[in-house]
Amino acid sequence: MEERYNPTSLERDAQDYWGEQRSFAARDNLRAEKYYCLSMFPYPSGKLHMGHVRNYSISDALARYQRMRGKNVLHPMGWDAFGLPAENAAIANKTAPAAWTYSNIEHMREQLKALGFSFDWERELATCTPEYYRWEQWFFTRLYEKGLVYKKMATVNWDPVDQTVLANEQVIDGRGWRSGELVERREIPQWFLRITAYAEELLAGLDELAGWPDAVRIMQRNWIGKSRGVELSFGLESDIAGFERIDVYTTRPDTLFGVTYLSLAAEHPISLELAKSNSSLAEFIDECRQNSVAEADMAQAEKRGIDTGVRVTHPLSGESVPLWVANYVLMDYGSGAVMAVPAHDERDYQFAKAYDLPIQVVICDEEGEPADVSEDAYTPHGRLTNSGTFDELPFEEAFEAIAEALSTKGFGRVTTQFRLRDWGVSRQRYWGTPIPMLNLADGTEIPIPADRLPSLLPEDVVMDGVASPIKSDPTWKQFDLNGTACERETDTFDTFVQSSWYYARYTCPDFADGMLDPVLANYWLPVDQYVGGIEHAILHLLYARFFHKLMRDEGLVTSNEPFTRLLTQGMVLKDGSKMSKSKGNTVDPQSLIDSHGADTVRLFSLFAAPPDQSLEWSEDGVEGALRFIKRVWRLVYENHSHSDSALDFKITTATLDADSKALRRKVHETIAKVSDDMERRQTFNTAIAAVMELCNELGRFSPSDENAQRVVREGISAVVRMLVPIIPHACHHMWAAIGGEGDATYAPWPVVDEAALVRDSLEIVVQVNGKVRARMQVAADASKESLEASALAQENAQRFIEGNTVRKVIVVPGKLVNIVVA
RNA sequence: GCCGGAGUGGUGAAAUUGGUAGACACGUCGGAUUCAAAAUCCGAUGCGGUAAAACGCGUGCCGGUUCGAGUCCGGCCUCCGGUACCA
Repeated sequence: MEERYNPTSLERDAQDYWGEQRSFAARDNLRAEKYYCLSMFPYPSGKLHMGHVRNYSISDALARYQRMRGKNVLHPMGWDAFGLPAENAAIANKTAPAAWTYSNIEHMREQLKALGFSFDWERELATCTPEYYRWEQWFFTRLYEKGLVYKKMATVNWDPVDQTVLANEQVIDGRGWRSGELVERREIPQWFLRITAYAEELLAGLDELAGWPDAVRIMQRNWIGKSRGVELSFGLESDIAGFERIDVYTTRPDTLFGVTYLSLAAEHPISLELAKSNSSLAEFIDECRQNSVAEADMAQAEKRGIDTGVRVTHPLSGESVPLWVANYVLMDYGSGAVMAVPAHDERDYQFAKAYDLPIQVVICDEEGEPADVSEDAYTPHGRLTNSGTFDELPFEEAFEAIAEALSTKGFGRVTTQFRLRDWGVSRQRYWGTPIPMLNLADGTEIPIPADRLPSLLPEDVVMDGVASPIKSDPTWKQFDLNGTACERETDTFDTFVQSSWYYARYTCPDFADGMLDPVLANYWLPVDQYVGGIEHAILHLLYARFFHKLMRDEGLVTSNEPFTRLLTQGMVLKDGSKMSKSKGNTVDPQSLIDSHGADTVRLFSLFAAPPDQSLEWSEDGVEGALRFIKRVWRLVYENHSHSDSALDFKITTATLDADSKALRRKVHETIAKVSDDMERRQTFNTAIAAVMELCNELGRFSPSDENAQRVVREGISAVVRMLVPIIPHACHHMWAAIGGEGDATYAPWPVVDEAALVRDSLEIVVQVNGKVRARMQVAADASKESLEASALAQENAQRFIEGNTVRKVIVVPGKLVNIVVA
């Protein structure tokens, strides 16, 4: 062991050793206890950023911890390689997206290796390779056969200048990011996966995901949005284009008598029909075409509408109410029409106020009076009023009675609805998995036969910034199906399709006979621990859960859920805002590795904040991390001796003096805390703080004899092993220096000696009326009565008791005594 | 807008089940070492108050429950994530 801590050379040595030994190769040994630790794979954008470093420092700490616990660990890495940025870079740099992507992968792989992450590189995969996406294509054709795939019209952002579909991100203030032209909504045919068929199971499954953060489960539950309501119809007073009635859905049938108008979506067939003979309506619908497709924009846009002049009949009261078209009603949601109850719905209230529509109160407040809606809508439940024979009924009874009345008249029924919509997977882009479908001359489509897969994406292309190369190439789409000429689909899959099953492919990345090797997939799956950004709480994690169930129903896996435990890491901030290129506040991990070493970067990113919260970048904090490693290094250097054993210290506990005994208690308390922090709590920041405390005590301690010196050696051995998951390079060398045998990667995690934890006395706080007034040292087994007596006897406690009466005394053993006086 | 999360010293944070607020670290100040500096080591460090104590105040804001609230409940404010074509 060198006296000087020199990260550059020692980290290279350790990495060379791991590479030669294949230290991180997962074994397909079906009898071993497995631990599958997965971090979300990166998009190969070019360079690693701090978010990646944080993500993989966390999963690496967990993977390495479990190896030391004796598990057969799978910790793979790969590339989410399809996506929009490659096309943009290709246009800007005049290179093909494939070439750009592969060269980024090369560079980022080297960066990950330089950080010493214990990935099993023998299982690396990239989603843009035919070996990967061919199985995705095959799976899609299977889903098609099962009726889980269908085609329908759906809205996209259309740039009228570039003649291209834009992602929501490419629309800035309603204009195309390149053309600057106002973007239009346009309806085009697209492929959908029937995720709604699994809505019930995706919802129910959340209850069993005990290893997921509550926040994620709640968000998914709300996203799926199961509700019980009533589907009912209002009669049109005159027949329009064959429509006699308008269907709406409501979760508040109790407010039915408060309906003062109906609103239709601009794209509703009735709206379009009426517009033919109503030029101001036609103009309004045209304006609505410039509304953003994004939900956040729509929900915050000014609510506008127009009276169609047509009237509809209330199904129970028989009253006639006006029919409006409004920009806040979504065609993709429910039936594209809503009943408006301004008195008891916030949005309808604002709309009614803006257009001077009547507001009819039908719910009573807590006092039993008709609710006051002079300022605001009244949305809580309450007894009914102004509702004919339903007056006085509370919510539940009113719900059932009104549903029953509608059902009797044939105007409605109770239904369950989901907010979740089917997953549109078509993208009008080049750099993605070609959708494996064929368009026939008669306008129908069929899947590409399995023996003709993969449908290969050409990689040597030129991007002109307008059309996708496979759309503009006249030959690519031509396909000969047993002598019948037909055309390939030129749309590609949403990149979320690739990221929905990559975790399963890691179990058998080279399997050529199918999507998954059933034996290996079912040995390794489900993933024991998944680690990734909180921004994926809904879409990615829901789609992956959906795909897992699809694969199960295809007979590929046997488990119901893909990820047993989930850790959602927070973002990396600098000066209070997210690190990003556009803000110019990025820190390059590479230059930090070069100047301070990988261990320092890893230590800082685990120590500076708990993993699920945002992490504030600090240059000084990085220096502090380096300083700590140097301190540990020196502590080990000053105490090491190759002749010692790193696991057997031969301490005679009976003859230890008080200080050595206290130090040994500290060692074992720390092992207990760090083990709990690593495994149950997953709070690496507090684990590291505890090791720092122990190091401070070990450094201060001067052993009085050889027996006491052994306690120090025991402590140092524990420190080195507890730090292996955090700073593996330094520990690789320190482990050898203290006489550790073999690869520190597989050194046994230290074990707590329960006997060392025993205390004979402890400090108890004495409070008077909840304020700390004294502290006392008491025997660990002191009775409640004796604690109370000694507390009352404390001089400073007496000062606050004097002149008052003791009302009661609360004794919390091991913690405090609270004397309540008045 | 809606759904979810966060807010604690000068800074990052800790307090695990309602029980000592501020562990650990950074920074700052003082000291040791040094010709000097860097590095390293030792000490102090929530704010007010005191010679030192005592003591008072203090976990975004307002209110509540409790012997006791950073933690639980109600109402706000600010920031962050998601909002279905960024990944």
